[in-house]
Amino acid sequence: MDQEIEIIRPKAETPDEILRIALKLFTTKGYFTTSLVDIAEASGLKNTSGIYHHFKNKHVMAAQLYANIFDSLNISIDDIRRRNQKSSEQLHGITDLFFKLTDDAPEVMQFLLILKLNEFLPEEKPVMETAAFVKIIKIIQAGIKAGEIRDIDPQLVNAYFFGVINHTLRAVLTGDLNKKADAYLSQTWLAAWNAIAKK
Amino acid sequence: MDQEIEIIRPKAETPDEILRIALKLFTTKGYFTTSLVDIAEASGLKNTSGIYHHFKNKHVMAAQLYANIFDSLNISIDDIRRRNQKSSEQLHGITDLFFKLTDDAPEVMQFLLILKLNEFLPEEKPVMETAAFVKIIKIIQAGIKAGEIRDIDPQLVNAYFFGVINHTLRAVLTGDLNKKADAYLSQTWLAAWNAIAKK
DNA sequence: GTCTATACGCCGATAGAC
DNA sequence: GTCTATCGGCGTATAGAC
Repeated sequence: MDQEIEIIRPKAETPDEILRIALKLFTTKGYFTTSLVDIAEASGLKNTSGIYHHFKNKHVMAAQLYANIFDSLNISIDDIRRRNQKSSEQLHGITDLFFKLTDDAPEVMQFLLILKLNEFLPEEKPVMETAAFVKIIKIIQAGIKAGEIRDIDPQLVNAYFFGVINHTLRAVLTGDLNKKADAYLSQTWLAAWNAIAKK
Repeated sequence: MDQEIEIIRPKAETPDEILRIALKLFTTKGYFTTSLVDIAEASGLKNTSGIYHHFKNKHVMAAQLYANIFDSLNISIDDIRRRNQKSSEQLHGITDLFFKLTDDAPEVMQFLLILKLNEFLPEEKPVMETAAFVKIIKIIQAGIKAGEIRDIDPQLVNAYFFGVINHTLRAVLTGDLNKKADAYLSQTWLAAWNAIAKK
């Protein structure tokens, strides 16, 4: 049986690992304040050259992170829509996902909620035009049609619902709220849903 | 003979005007993607040298904007607290202020809501520790004590209330909502207040 | 595919004439 | 206090040895 050898200072050899490290730095320090030297060092490399073997340039790294994160979010939302019928259930599923991501992959939620993406990825679609978020608006429209959700501008519904959800998660990510996101899940879901539910 | 072309752009001669232009650029393009050359050009100057006569460096410009904006917000909140007794009235006053600022001084709200301040002003207090926002938490605590607001973590109340308010204003600022903020004021206040009011 | 070394451009910042 | 001119440094990116 082959035994896996633990390396004490693990080199980030695969592109995926380097990308993960870059995401971490982008979300904590910011894109522009993170140099390729920072990424190289954090990856256990002595230079930036190694990075250029995997990625054409710094900007491409960010674009790949953008694609990965929004693609996987899109897939998750497809999955949630398939498994649930009612808009309320689908939104609940998305809420669960966001809270889980905040605890398990905070960098991903930082990327989605806090980074000013159009500053360093001006050519990418604004968040609300991505497939994932277009589907969220569709869920809201269906909920309005079905009489579950108040009949107001879907974008306004979105602002109320995800205003509550995202601002809470943001507070967890910044430390203003000091428990795990999961501790606030049920009451926050209720607050968000009540803000948009037809009484 | 070449025709003399009148340059329309008025010269920004006072420090305040230059600072206003810098704010505009920082909020639209981003701090790091705005060069001093950009600021100089937008101010009708031929070089960056003129800017250095008024400000020690680029960073100081941002720091001054930070100070101005949070100071004046703090003063406004003092004023609102003085004029109103109940927490609900005080929060309503702050809501009015935020909506008004969004329509009348969108750069200021962009600065407050959208910019990632700690990326280029790491030495300044995080938003929630500024005098203005500490006072908002105090208002919330008073509202809980008075029985107006649900008895949960004040930071959570803050997340629910300003989640609704800020996310709505953010949508106005990005164009996802296409009317003036004022058009959404009354219903958004209700949604935000209902999310935290004791029933 | 990781290293050394280096090129190169942009931008922040300064000096000094007027 | 605005201009011309220029400097220095950082950060991205490349060339080429091993």
